[in-house]
Amino acid sequence: MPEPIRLLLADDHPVVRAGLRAVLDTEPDFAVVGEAATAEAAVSLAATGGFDVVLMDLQFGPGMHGAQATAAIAAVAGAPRVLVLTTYDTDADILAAVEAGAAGYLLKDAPPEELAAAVRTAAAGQSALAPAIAHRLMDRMRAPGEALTGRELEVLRLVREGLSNQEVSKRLFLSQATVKSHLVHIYAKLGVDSRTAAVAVATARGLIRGGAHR
Amino acid sequence: MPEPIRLLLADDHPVVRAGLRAVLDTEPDFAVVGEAATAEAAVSLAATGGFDVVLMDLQFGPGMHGAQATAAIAAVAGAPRVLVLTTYDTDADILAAVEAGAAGYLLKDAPPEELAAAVRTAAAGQSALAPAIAHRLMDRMRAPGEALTGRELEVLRLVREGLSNQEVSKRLFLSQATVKSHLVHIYAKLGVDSRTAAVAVATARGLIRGGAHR
DNA sequence: CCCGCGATCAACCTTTCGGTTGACGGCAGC
DNA sequence: GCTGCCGTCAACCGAAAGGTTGATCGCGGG
Repeated sequence: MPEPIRLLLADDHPVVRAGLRAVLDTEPDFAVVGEAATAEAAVSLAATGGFDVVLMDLQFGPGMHGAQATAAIAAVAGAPRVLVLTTYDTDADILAAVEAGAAGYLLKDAPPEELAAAVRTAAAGQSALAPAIAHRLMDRMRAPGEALTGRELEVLRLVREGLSNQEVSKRLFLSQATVKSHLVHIYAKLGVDSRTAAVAVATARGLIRGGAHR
Repeated sequence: MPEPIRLLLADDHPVVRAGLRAVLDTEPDFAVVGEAATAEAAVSLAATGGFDVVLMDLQFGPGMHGAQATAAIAAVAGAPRVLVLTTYDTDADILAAVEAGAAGYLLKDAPPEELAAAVRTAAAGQSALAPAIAHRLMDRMRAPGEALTGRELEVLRLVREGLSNQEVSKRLFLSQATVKSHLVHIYAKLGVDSRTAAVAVATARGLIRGGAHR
């Protein structure tokens, strides 16, 4: 093996970094040559060169998000390929990663072989999506009618904050009738029949941003 | 060191198990002698004996929850000590773990030294709480009026999933009157006046776990 | 040009939810 | 043994939310 694939691990959990190193460093054609505990550190390190593939977590503590870091790294010509490796598979996360220029999207519960295969695929310049993720993207393409309009999302976000119909109407300078009208359409598209259920489904699908991170 | 501390790792992520093994097996007085990818497997393995401390994740995929497994293991006399090791520090998770009989509660972003120290503390028969967790429990003690009871959290979690009062009552084998009663108390404690607002506030404060579950 | 659709609003009705009051058994602490 | 607190339930009422029909306006595409 003349030229091993040089890897940078970006994850805020020391245990996960150790696990990735343990799993990947045993592969003869891989070489873990760097670690970053924050998204900012990952961007800085990646800019120095010397990496072929970055394994990027999405959730870091405070500060930069993994998707932002992915975009920052991928923006540079000749930059390493970024492979997003996260715990969750919400639509919002997947979409953000893909738009940021990620070469792949993997879940942390993936078996080691799948992980290694994805790294090789990314290193070869191709896209590597986990089967479950690919399936999710296909679903989105196939069902455009279920997508919420901009106004509906706006209403739903306020509902998520716990506002009543009247409060939403005031906030958006609408009548309550209009708010109810939007909600009825939202319920139909999401297949639910209450505001709380709509928030739950929309959050689960990643249609609206998740809540508080500390 | 005549008798190393024998560890059982219970986590559904292969990467995390590998990471824990890498971090802990290097300690001279530790010996990782078992792994479990599901909560059920952890309970079975623990019952066979031969372990001093179980490192238990809370979130497994489908099937048994880590807290249930913790309770099952801790119920047996002479059973190993269970150290809960999870990503989240919500009140609901902490409460469930402590009530299940966990010897400690750690976060996965803890540095390896802290992790090792907690394992030794647990093996010695003492309680090991991460500083952030201890602080949270102190808060609960100090302001008992504002803290939600176990039953109230249970109701609130179902409300978060979008269930109506009637659905919650069926799920918990209660009357709707009782569900409403719990909700009224929850509203008073959180300072809100609707189920949606309660979910929003509780999520923001970390009383219930946010985000998607698949 | 007209059709569809998003956005807006009104009137009406039914169901659910929120709020109150009151009650009972159990259990821990004083 | 009494006092709280938790958990359970009932009856009642007003308010909010859900559901339906129907209507207007503006805009972009066939």
